[in-house]
Order: sequence, then structure tokens, then C-alpha cells
Amino acid sequence: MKVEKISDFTVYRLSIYLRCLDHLAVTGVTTTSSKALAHQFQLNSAQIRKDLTSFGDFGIRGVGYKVDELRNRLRKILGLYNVHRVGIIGAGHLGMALADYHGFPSNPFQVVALFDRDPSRVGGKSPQGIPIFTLNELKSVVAREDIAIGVLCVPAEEAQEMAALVIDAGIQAILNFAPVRLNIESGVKVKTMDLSMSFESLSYFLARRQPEVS
Amino acid sequence: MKVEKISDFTVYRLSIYLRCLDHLAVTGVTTTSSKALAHQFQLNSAQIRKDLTSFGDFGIRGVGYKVDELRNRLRKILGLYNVHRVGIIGAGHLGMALADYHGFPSNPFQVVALFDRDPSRVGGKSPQGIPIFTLNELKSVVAREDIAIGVLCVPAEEAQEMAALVIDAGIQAILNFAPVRLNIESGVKVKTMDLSMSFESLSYFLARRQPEVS
DNA sequence: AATTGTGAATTCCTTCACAGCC
DNA sequence: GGCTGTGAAGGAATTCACAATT
Repeated sequence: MKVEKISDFTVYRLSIYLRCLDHLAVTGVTTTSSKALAHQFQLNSAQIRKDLTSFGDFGIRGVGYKVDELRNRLRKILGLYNVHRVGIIGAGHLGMALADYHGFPSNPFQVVALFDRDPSRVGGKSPQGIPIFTLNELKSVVAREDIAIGVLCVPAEEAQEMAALVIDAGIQAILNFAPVRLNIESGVKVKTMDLSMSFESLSYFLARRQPEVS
Repeated sequence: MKVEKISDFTVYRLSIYLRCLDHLAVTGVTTTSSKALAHQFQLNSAQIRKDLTSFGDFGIRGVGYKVDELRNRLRKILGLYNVHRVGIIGAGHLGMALADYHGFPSNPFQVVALFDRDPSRVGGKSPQGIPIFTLNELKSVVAREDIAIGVLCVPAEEAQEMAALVIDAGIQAILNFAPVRLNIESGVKVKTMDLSMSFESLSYFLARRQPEVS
């Protein structure tokens, strides 16, 4: 086990490996190797080994990796044995969809509250029963419900202000869906998932290949 | 204008710059510089200039960049003056939310169809009126509606199969929300937005800082 | 024999620093 | 004077290739 700095790229790939192992486990595979993983999922075997060895020696030379064991270790490294309580800011379409989304395998992320500025939404619940609070209640609800992750589903103009609010409320990590670059001072971790960027990168690609023009 | 290969990182940053310029334009700023942009949005000025010059010389030495002109050029580079017609596979919560999502400034992405395997959903519409078709109709609707981008909002188990279907139907780019690594043969561009990965990277961060434990 | 774990080599990306221009 | 555009330098991330190990 090294003490070097782990890059975001590596952490990102750990998730990929975990997804691959989930798949293998479902298929009934009990042992695998970096070579087999690399081949099946279009990765580089040396990279898989390098990524894994930053966290300890998990493999058996000449044999490979036990799927179950590696899966558990990755879950542990990623902190997926802790439950993370989530609050969503913005109870519009996206916020509601995420609140009721159950797309995660063995989900340690529990959405426990929605928040909205619009009084007509406050007091209601998502279809699955997650309650909607006002922004005034943010601080107290975050404390009471022990919310660690805030998900921003608000328009671009409001995102910076909301980020400041949730940080002030004591939240430790933010997942931002608003198409803005957030300015964050404190030690809070921010991850931005910008849908417009994803679409635009596809658009760039489409613009640069006029396939059937002769 | 160079002919070098443009990396995904660069394209990604073009979107960031465009977002920043949108913001400046709203604020009424007409001229800016790489230094000002870098300072305000925590970027590196040399990188901004390098990224931009891969597509031509847009700036004026000693002065900087005209906000409007640069904005238009970036839009053009990213292909945002072409309208891109979008089909969404999977009319669950997420698919519906995306169909009716209008979070994009001056949106060139038009969602024109939803597709679902579940017969009880087929024939209906999203709240905003986007019709839901069966998967059997995929090929004909993609052709008729000239759909270029397919968005996968299906469970992990179905994603690979659906990817094959949309590619067969003639779609040219895929935005994948399913937590799987898709195996794509053809020249179709795939961008995966994996929510579980985002949450897991936050979880990793949270696991590695136990702040108020003494 | 097969596969891991890892230094060395390579490739790619970012930043520096300054010439060229307005 | 100030800013762009860019070659050169520096730093990171990836891949190679092989010694170590089962």
C-alpha cells in the first residue's frame, strides 16, 4: 500500500472496475485477471494492475483476482459500506427524477429530502414519498437528517448561490447538474455533471463527420 | 488553423469557455482576455489560448477577445448552429425528465421521440407532449424524424442491447446514462454519464476525510 | 506456465516564458 | 504596455516489458 496521491482518474476507473466486476459476478464468474478484464471491457491491463496496487496487493501471481474479494475491496475503498444521506436542491423535473431514481446496484446513497424555493412545491412529496422543504429549513434538515451530499438541480443562475447555502448548512460534497463553473472556497468536494457539455461534445463529433456527403 | 488531433479534454473545455462567455454576455461584458477569463473562472490563461488557437486566431494582440465574436465561433466549432434531433430510449423517470428538460441556453437539441419496451407506456406522451413509441418503431421513427442522437435511459442490463438497436437504426451518437461500459464496434460516438460513478467519487472523498473525529 | 507488481519508456497534457503584434 | 500565439520545458498519465511469484 503506497501513500502517493491518488488521481481523480484512478478513482473514476475504480468505479469502472467495480461495474465490470458486478457484471462478472452476475454472470457467475469467480476468478478473473487483469488481462481478461482488459480484453472484455477495452481497458489496459497494466493500468488496471497499477490502479489496484495503489491500494494494496490484491492479486495472486500466476492466478489473477478473486471477483468477490476484489469487489468487496473496491467497495470498501470507495466508501460504499457507509450510507450517504443525500439532499436534492431543486424539485423540478430533474430533481424529482433523481429523488426517485434507483439505478444503483446495492445503493448506499439515500435521498432523504428535497428543497425548493417555490412555495407551491413545499410541503409536497415526490411520487416515492421524499418530502419537499423550503430553503429556510435547509440548515436544520441537513443537521437533523445528517445529510452529507447535496445535489444541485437548479437553473444556472441560482447554482452559485445554492452552493454557498448548502456549504453553509454543513454539507460536505456537492453534485452539480447546473451548467456553470462553481466557485468553491472551502474543502467541500464538487463534482459537476453538465448535461449541456455532454451534448455539446457529441455535437462537436457530429459536426466533424459529414459521412454520406460525396 | 492547425490540423492536429483535438483531444476530448480540449472539446470539453470549449464548452466551459462557452459557458463562461454566456455568463459574461449576460453581465454586459463585451471584451475579455485569456487572463481575465482564467482569473475569474480558475483556469490557466495559456491553456485557453492554446485551446482556441487550435481552431484559428481569434484574438487581438494587446486587446483580447470580443465576447460576442468568440461566442459565435465557439458555437460554430461545437456545431451548435445545426439542430440535433434527439431520441430517448426508456420512458422512466429519468427519460421523462430529460425529455422535458430545458436547461440549455439557446437549445439546438430537440427531443422528438421517446421509446419504451413497456406497452402500457407506448402511445402516451411526456407532460410536454413528446410521444412515446415502441422499440419496433425505432428504425422507422429515427429515419422519419432524422434523429442523430440517442439517449439511453434504461437499466444497466438492457443498455448494451439497446445500444446495438439504436446503432442499427442509424443513430450516430449515443449519450448513455446506464451504469455499464458499452462495447461499441462502429464509428458511433458514445458518451457515458454514469450517475453512480459521480456519487462514488464523492463517496471516496468522504471516506478519506473523517473531519471532526478527534 | 501464467499472472501480478513495477521501474523505465513513452505518450499526452499543461504550464512557462517570451517573441510578435496591436 | 498589454495581450496573443507558440516553441520549449515540465509534469502526468498511460503503456511497455520484465523480474518476481505462485
